[in-house]
Amino acid sequence: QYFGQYEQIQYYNQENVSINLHNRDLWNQFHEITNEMIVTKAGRRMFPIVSINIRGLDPDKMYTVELSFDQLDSHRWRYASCKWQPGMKADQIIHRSPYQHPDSPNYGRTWMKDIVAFPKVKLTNKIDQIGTSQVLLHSLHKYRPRISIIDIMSKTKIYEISFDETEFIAVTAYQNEEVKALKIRHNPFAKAFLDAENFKRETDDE
Amino acid sequence: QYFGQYEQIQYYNQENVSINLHNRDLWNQFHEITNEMIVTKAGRRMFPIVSINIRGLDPDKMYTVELSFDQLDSHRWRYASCKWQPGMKADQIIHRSPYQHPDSPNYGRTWMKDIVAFPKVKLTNKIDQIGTSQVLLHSLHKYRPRISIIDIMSKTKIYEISFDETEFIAVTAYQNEEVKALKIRHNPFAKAFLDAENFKRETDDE
DNA sequence: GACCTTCTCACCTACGTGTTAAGC
DNA sequence: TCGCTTAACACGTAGGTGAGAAGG
Repeated sequence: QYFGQYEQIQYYNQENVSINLHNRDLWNQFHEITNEMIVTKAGRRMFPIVSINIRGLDPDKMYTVELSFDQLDSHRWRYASCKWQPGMKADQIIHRSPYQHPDSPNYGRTWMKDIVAFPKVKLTNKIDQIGTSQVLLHSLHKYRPRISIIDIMSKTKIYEISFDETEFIAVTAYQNEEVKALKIRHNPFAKAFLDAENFKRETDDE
Repeated sequence: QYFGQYEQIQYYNQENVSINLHNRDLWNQFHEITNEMIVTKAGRRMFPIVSINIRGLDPDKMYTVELSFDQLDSHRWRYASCKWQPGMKADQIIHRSPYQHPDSPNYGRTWMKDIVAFPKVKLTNKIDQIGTSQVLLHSLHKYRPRISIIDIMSKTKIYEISFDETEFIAVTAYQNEEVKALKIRHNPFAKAFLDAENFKRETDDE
């Protein structure tokens, strides 16, 4: 059980492994205004997508790459007066098995060949709808995704990392209009709302 | 290089492995009238989908499951007088690396848990468009898919099987109207043509 | 002409978005 | 009322079909 602020984490780094976050600029835009991620009963994808470069693995060894979500503090958060504010005591921390990247397990060679992305992980707030792609989170709590690499022969975690930029608050509906606008502007699946959003920006500018 | 008729094959069966074909009734309907599969430049999916049950693997060992395509004879086939007939000498046999199931490599436990299906393998007739999901075939030649299981530790093939029902002739356009009708009736992606097909059946019945 | 291949198209499946109104 | 959650919806992305015309 972990609480409090932390920087990037690196454990057991016996193999000079390094992980690099992609789309760092985009993640930063969301982070600056406090990112929000929708959670639903059926599960909702994350946007931006967590995607990384991995280096320094043994090409011939096999690894599993996992995504888990650290609850960052002991507060339930509320959006009031156009700001996210820490509120009452948090719900109990959820301990569930992490989301395994669907290509797991696989060779170091394969993981290092291309970008490793997690587009299909789904965030849910209902315990009764957990499939292999669903991750259970509490709404209105703050989380940060953590990427772990496991050596499947020794069954040990050889590397972990977590990026400040990927921090977010789980919500059932967006609270901050700026977050909503950024999602619409960059997520191709939200293109249906792009015209309305652009029109709103223009009239706001006047 | 293999020619001639054969029954189901089982090699190296040290682990009492068995593979069971799904949708056997549907495959048989196509086989009875000689099945055809479309090949295109970009690659076309197979229908029906090759899907199987696997039993008898070591749950904790890791395996790769592959699909390859045996050219069944030395003829180029032609559809004339409403029948497929063996024609002139075949094109040169293609030797390429098999299509690996996208879940490969994985634990015996994982392979045995659910149906293992190959919905995404794509048949192509152009060598310049080969990706990891494409398989190169000669149009108007007869093929039968072969499923292989490889123990990745010993790097040996521990089991192979091939089903008569899954035999087909590669084509760039359907030749037999009955094959076309069966595909439309059972493939959900062809539902757009179902009404026209049903109308044709009714008028043919009169 | 006969046979085979290629390309564009309308029409589907499948599902990822925020919107909105209703529910609690 | 207020704050939060849910479900139906319209509108996208992404891509799998055979039809039919054009090309070789």
